[in-house]
Amino acid sequence: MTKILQRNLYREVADRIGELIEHGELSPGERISEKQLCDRFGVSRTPLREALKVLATEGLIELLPNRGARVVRLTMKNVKDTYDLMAALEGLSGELACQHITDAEISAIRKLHNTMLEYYRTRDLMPYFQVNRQIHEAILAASNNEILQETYSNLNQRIKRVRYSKKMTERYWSQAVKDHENMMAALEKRDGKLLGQILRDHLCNKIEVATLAGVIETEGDKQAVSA
Amino acid sequence: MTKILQRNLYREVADRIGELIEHGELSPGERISEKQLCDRFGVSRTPLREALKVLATEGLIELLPNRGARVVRLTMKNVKDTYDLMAALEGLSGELACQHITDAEISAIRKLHNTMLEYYRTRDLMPYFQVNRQIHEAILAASNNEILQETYSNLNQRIKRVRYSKKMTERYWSQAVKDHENMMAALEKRDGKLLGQILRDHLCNKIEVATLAGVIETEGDKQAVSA
DNA sequence: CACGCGAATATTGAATTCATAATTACTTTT
DNA sequence: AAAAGTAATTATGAATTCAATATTCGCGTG
Repeated sequence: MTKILQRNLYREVADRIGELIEHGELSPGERISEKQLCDRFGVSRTPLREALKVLATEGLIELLPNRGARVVRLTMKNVKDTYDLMAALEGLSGELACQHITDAEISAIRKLHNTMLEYYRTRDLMPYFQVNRQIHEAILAASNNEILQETYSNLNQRIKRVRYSKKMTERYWSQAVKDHENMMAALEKRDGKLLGQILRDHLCNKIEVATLAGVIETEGDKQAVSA
Repeated sequence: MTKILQRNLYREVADRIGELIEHGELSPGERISEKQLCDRFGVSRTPLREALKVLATEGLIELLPNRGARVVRLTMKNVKDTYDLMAALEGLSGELACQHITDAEISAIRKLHNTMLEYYRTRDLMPYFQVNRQIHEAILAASNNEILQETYSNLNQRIKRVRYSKKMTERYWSQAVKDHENMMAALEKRDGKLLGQILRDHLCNKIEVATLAGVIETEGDKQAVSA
């Protein structure tokens, strides 16, 4: 059931540019020089420009007519709005997952859950995040709704670059773990309404927004653009 | 606050092709000939191919490597999944709208609502749909979440071509109107939770799905593609 | 007559070229 | 010397050209 991934040059280039943005090698607001990237990737302008257009529709960059491309500048509101949306999508994924999920899938998630608890016990932040992420992805996958997954993935792409730079206060963290306990319970009861509600309210989102204040648009003001 | 709409050639072409798909002048599964469209629009292949790439990322067409483009074939599941998603987004829009909406905006929606009731009384289907749509769009706009609106709009694009061909049974219709009464009440109380819930459950979505059975993929099998 | 092979044709993928708009540098004027 | 206007340069937008991959058609063979 794995999709045939088409490897067009433009798609390759788009992904590479996406990585550059994610890793901060292209700063928000920074002008993207076509020639420079052509040299870097060793391709002509045609596939590169196609990639830019695709990235623009994906919301990672913006195209100014006759004036080139710029990495989208994430504002606080921007990110918050995206989180609100993603929370709603996760809520839906929970509801749907309960309708479709198999016992095997549930026990796989239970295993992840237990692993995560262990990382919480030892306060091992990075692996905790990793497994946490896997749990949410597993639920999303169990929703059996491709367009939902696709949409979620796109939104995640947009904010990736600011998403993995957060700190956890003990208080928030313990609450997040409690949320996950409730999630597991709801999932094992296949109570979609409840799981959806928990996921929508899951404070992971709110935490992240709260701790983002410092990350957004303070660096990389090389090319200030008055909106 | 109106955005500067950039009129690049590729964007223009993409919109035009989108219209062709919406109006059924390009059938689902039908192969899209680059040359043919170039002649039709009077542009060279460069902007046309850029447009195709954009439309592919927007989910309207699919690109087969070295084998051209095809209009995406909407399956029943496909459409149902999209409706599920849109319902969730509308739910969110309701919650957010209640937080931000002004009295003026509410009374504007109230006006639309009353107009709609009038069309219901006279069983005037098309104008009813029109105003109905305006109401939902007004709530969406009041959500004050651009990415939400953008995402919703994209999903709507994908299923537009099958969306406006539905019949209303009296029973469904009266229920839909009742839903709208409850929506107005929740909105005027600014009860976000409630409005969100109503919008998520609003049977408009379910009706549409139910009545779509006949529309999906029965015609236009000119170029059957075995998935 | 069906099937398979191979040349001819057409179509897509990508690079190059040409045209046009924006930016920069320079000159001129006040 | 500062500002404005103009020429030179650079970058973007779009068409054309070249290359590689499919598709079609005709032929021969079983």
